[in-house]
Amino acid sequence: MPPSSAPPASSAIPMIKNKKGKGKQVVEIKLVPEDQRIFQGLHFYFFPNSDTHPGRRQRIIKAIEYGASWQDKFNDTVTHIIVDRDYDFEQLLKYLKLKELPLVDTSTIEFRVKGYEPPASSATIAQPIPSQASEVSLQLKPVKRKAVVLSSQVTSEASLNLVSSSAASLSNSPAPGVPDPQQVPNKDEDELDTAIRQAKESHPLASDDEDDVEGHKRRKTNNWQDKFQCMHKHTGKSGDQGPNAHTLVVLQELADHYDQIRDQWRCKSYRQAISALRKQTIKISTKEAAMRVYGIGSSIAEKIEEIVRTTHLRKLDFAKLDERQQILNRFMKIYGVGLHAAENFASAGYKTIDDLLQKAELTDNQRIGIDHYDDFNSRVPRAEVEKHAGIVKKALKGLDKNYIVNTMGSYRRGAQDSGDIDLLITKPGASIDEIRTTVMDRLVPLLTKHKFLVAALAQTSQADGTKWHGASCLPDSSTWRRIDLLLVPEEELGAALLYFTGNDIFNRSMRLLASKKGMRLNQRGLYKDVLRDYGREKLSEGTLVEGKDERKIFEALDVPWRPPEHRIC
DNA sequence: AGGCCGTACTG
DNA sequence: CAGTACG
DNA sequence: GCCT
Repeated sequence: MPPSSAPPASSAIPMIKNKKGKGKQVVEIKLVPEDQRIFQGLHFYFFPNSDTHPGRRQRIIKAIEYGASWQDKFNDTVTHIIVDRDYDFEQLLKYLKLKELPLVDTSTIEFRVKGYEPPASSATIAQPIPSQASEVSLQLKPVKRKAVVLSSQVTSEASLNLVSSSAASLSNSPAPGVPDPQQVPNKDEDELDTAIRQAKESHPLASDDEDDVEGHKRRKTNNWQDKFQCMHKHTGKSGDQGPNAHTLVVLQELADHYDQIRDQWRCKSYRQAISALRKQTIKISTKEAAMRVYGIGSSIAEKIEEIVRTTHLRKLDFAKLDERQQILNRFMKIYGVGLHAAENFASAGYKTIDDLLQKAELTDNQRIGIDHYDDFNSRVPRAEVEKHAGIVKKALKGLDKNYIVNTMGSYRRGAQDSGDIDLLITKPGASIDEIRTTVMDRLVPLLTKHKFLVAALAQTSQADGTKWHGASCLPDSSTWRRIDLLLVPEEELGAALLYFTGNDIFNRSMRLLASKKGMRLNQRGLYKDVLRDYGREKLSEGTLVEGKDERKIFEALDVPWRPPEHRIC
């Protein structure tokens, strides 16, 4: 099932608003050309973190123009903190309610925040600014330092930087009382300007300085790992209103088209490109500009240019008219009918759902899929998801009050409506056998008797089976809904939460990342030391790294924690 | 040129 | 086994 | 389709 189209979740990046003005005017932020976005991928947190002060406001705008994101809350993704001159290090810590900030790079004194004393041991001040420094001063170590290193493939973490900024307001001249920059080529620039200039002079963001300073290893983020979608926050929103909104809509149609056609790789590429384009803060209108975005290649880049020029895509118009395609499309929306079956039906000359019902040989599941074609292809409002979940929960608690039911899928990601109802069932301390027995032998029969569960589409038969797929129907309704139960022992809860929350792209990204690290991620846990065959059939299952705690799986993979609503890729 | 997630149920 | 499905 |  294609991922539910993005529920709105609030972006952590606040809006730059016009001072007063009526309506929702937004200041025009003109991003610098892409190759000059020296802050691309960095997340700034200002202190104070509002744009009410004109000087700070200017700095925030400038930071964004150079590619930074402005975080409205201090969180794990923040890479740099920019502190106003009026505040010192202690005030910052107090406000953030932190004992300390894990500084990563304290070697550059230009921008050191007042009141910060570097540890005595690491007296590495002498270095002005390394020529290749693309980041600014006082780097911080990751916040969650406790992360146990569970895998042998230790990688790096995002570095946090702490930057002092001038509150010199509009004049842009440095205020007194700050350590003199060792070199200030231009008196009219404040610290941020300086940082921008110095970063510009240096090489782009790619510089990989693994310098050891007195035996202290220092790392910056893993560039290769950054390319995984799971490393980035996705709310799935901001496409409806962003500068590329229309292009995104058309590309999404193409992605859907390839999805329906079951051209999984093209579909994947389009979704990848869409995700990348959605994050762009400026309108992409030429092939050249599009090509520079990671995830967009020449083919899609050409299409982007065509979409912008002509407002639509000829290829898509054509595809929409293709009759056979429409038929396949129609058939594949039947539960239990994939490309293969759809092609067979179409080749047999069937054109409508009714044709199938009357003439085709159908499996039991396909028949159910047809009988409830409209039901299964309509969205379930969030409130109704809760009703279905409530019924299951109540019935299960009646059998054993220790059971826990979690509503998963797009519901957990905050969606306002879902394609189906996903319920995770567990009981602390119970074995999977006990849970399976209770659910399969007691809960399902009970709810079936009460006419809540109305069809079984796929139910576990294996000894280690853990799922039940079927349909449910509310007492006062005639609409059948797809409902999935996942049975989980407590030890696997974290991995199951991860899997069952999705979305699918996010899961695949996490799993691919795991495999690149010699590990394996599935709905039961994260495993390491997986031996793979040449054709990478796995020879050993690997040893369990983590299964119980969702957060620890992120940590073990060195992926910053993302709440469910940020897993919409 | 070859990878692109890893698993579980159906028939 | 291939096909379909789940996130 | 895109990326290595």
